[in-house]
Parts: sequence; C-alpha cells; structure tokens
Amino acid sequence: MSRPKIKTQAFLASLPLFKELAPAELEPIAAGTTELHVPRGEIIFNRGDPCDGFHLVVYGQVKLAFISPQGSEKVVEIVAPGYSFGEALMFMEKPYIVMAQTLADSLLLHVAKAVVFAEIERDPKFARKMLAGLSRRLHGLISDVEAYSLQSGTERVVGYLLRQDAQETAEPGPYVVTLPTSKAIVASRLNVTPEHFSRILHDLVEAGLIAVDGRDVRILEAGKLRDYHG
Amino acid sequence: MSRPKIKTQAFLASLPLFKELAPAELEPIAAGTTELHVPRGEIIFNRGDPCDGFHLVVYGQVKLAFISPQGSEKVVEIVAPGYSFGEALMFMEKPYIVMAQTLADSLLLHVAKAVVFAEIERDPKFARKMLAGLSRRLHGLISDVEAYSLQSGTERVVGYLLRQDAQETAEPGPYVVTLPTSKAIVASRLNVTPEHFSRILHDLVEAGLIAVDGRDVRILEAGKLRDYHG
DNA sequence: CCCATTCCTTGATGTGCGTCAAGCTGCGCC
DNA sequence: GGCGCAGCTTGACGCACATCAAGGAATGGG
Repeated sequence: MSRPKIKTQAFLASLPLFKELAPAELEPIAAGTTELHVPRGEIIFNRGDPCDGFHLVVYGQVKLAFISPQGSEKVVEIVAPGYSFGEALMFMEKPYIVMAQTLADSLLLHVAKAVVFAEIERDPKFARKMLAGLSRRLHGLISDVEAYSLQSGTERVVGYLLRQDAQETAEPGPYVVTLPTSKAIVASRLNVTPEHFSRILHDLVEAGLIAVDGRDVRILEAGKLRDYHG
Repeated sequence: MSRPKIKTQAFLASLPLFKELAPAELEPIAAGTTELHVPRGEIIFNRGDPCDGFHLVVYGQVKLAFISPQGSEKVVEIVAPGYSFGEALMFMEKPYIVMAQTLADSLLLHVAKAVVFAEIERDPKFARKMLAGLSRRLHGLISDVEAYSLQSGTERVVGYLLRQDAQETAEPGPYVVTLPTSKAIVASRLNVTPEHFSRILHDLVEAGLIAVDGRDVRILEAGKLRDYHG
C-alpha cells in the first residue's frame, strides 16, 4: 500500500500545480489521491454522475465526449498524459455533463475534492494556479467555439495540424505530426465526420501540402498550408 | 469624486462575489474599481488588447464577439446587468481573444487585477467564489459546444426560448419571453443567420407553438415545444 | 408629412457537409 | 495461409443551412 503512494507523491510533485510544495505539504494531498488502473475502452464516468474530485492522466489517454439523445457521439477533448480533467465541476454542485472514457490502457490519479479545498484554504498560491488552470481551459474552449462558428472543416483541420506542431514558428522544412489517436476520434474532436475528414486530408495531399501515412502526417508546406482555405 | 465611490461600493457589496465582506474590507476593492459610462455601440476592448482587470455590468448590456478575418461577426455572449466578463484573462498572461461592445448605454465597473489578486491572497473564500464563477462560465461554454455540435438550429432556438423562462417547470400555461436584444444579435449568439432565425420562428408560429410580437415571444405550448425537432 | 434608417421577413438559389452504402487495406488469430 | 474484423477511403445522393437580393414595417428626425 505504501509503494504506490510513493509513486503517486513523486508524480504529483512533478506537476506545475503542486511543484512548489514541500514533501510534508504534499503528503495530505497524496493521502487524498487514489490510483486508478483503467484498461482501454473503460468508462471513467458518465454524464449525470456526481463529481467528488478531479482526474490526472499519468500514462495512457482519455477522451471527453457527449452523447446525443440519438446515440451519436461528439468528442470534446483528448486528454494526454500530464493533463487533468474534471476540475471545473468540483466547484459547482452539479453532476458531470460529459462522459470520460479511456482510449488506451491508462493510469489515472483521482484527487479528492476535500483535499483540493483544504489546499486552497491553506495556500493562496495554489488557488491562483487552480484559477490559471481553469482560465486556460476556458480560453481553449472559446477558441473551439470560434473555430466551430466561423471556420470551415478544412480550416479546422489545417489549424489542428499546425497547432500540433511545436516548432511551427521555426524553419519551414517538412516535419511529421502524429495524430494522437484514430482518425475517427480526431475527426469528432474537430467536429467533422470521419468521411469528411478523410476527404479533407485527401484534398490537402492532392494540393501537395501534406503527405499522410497512417497516423503520421508530414507537413510539406507549412506556409501554404496556413493560407489554404479549401 | 467620493460620491461615485459610495455608489460603487454599494453596488459591489450587492454582488455574490463580494457579499460577505465588511465595509472596511470592501474599501480597497472599491479603490481599485473605476466607473465607466459607455454609450451604446462603443467598443470596450478589442481582440489583442491587454487585460488588467475584469468588468461588471451595472446597467445596460454588453456583447462579447469575435470577428472573422472576412469581417463577419459571431456573438459569444450577451452580458446582462449584474454579470461580469473578462475574469478568465486576468489569470493568464494573454490578451483578449474576443471584443466587447455595448448594446445599450451602459454603466460598467472595472475592477483592477491587482486588487483581485490581493483579495485572493487575503481571503480563501473569495478565491473559492472566483473559482466557482469561472467554473460556471466553463460549464456554460461546454453546453454551447454541445449545442453547436449536435443540435440543429431549430433545437438551439427552442432550447434558448425554454431556458430564458424561469418558471419553465411551473404550469404549462402560456407566458412571454422577451428577447434581450435585436433578433440579429440573438441569432448570432445561437449560431444561425438572421434569415434562418426568422424562418425558424416562422415555422414555430405555424406549428402553433409560439406567437411572436417584435421581441416578445409568447410560449403557447412549452411541452410540445420541448419535443419539437423541426 | 416625408424621407431615411434600422430591423426584419421572404423568396430563390447555391453549397458544405452529412448520410448511406460499398469497397479497400492491414493486422491479428486460428 | 486465409478468415475476420477494425479502421479507413470512395462514391452517390440529399439536406440543413448560408448567401444573395428584394421588399415591408416600424421609428425618428428635419
């Protein structure tokens, strides 16, 4: 029982949110944290479930999505290792409005609401970091709304490809972006159907701007890609 | 100079965010707050402007929107008296990504970033309220994303009409919802063109579910309206 | 009283994207 | 090896919506 806790504490300590805490301060937080080993495809929570903490991805991958009454699904976010989800709901007395499901075998940490609230009480710096985290999330969501409202499917795909690239501002030479998961999931994240996504990539290949090999997308002409509008 | 400050303080004290503060505690906050009298149509800030605080609407009305490169506009939010906007950006070192413009002659309060940060430092309860506020905003935005992704224009309009109604759960008798502003702005908020919005309302009238008189929409059959899908 | 302006409606036409339905391709597995 | 399946592509078709283009219908100002 104490072995996992050590790992937990070490992982928590590596996060921006907890980085500046002394080991003694970290201990109560680690005590309120549970490890979850979740195989691929498992549902972590459903819309309507109550929320009593937030989740962190140590390794693996998680998707956040809503399900329409007709059963179709829209992916809101693909959560990578080192990132968290479900914080916002801790501060409201409402159940989840999205569902969370693993896309790969994953190790998650669940940090209980109570220890977060206690830490906010104790350390204003922590509160500030929490506020910054939520703000970043909000910012991203507004960008999504913007993209959905006034960009075409092609523009969203192009934007996504360019954003995946850290060195975007660097030299224009070709480089490879690897899609984090299946094309169908990425398509849903970008609010297009898998069929349409496939056609968009096809058109970009025809235009000589990218090359596609499975989940690897080679960006051939970042500059022209940025200006491409279908 | 001291007259306005009194009013300011009184107004701040009436907000959930500051409600529990003693007058002496409120004073430094009021000192970091400036009144802005803004005539209708004026731009409060543009995308790209730096952010050094957040805004509160005392009276009047403000729209938050982004402008596409082609010049078209998408309204993200219509801010009513008693509500605030621009908090999220205080906690990040980024400029605004939306623009804010008054839809009516308005009185706004601008609370400087510095006093907010100081108050977070001083009072964990305040930090919690701030977190709750951001969380509510985030929640709303996710609902918007959901609506944009998997509802039709008609469904969004119907949802909006039903949501505007506080007594929705009460008796099914007819009652009136008044649109907060022009139909074109409401249409943009719901991500449809004014033309399409007009047609949707027309269809709902034809179906005998609502009656429209200018900005007044009389809900005749809330139950059937909820089930209507075009 | 008329003209202008703003706001809204209505019609005709176009199109981006979804849907449905086959194929195709690679990969694991008996 | 070949069967089966998941993931992806391709084509044909249709629809929800946008766009373009004219009118009305209020409102206000000279």
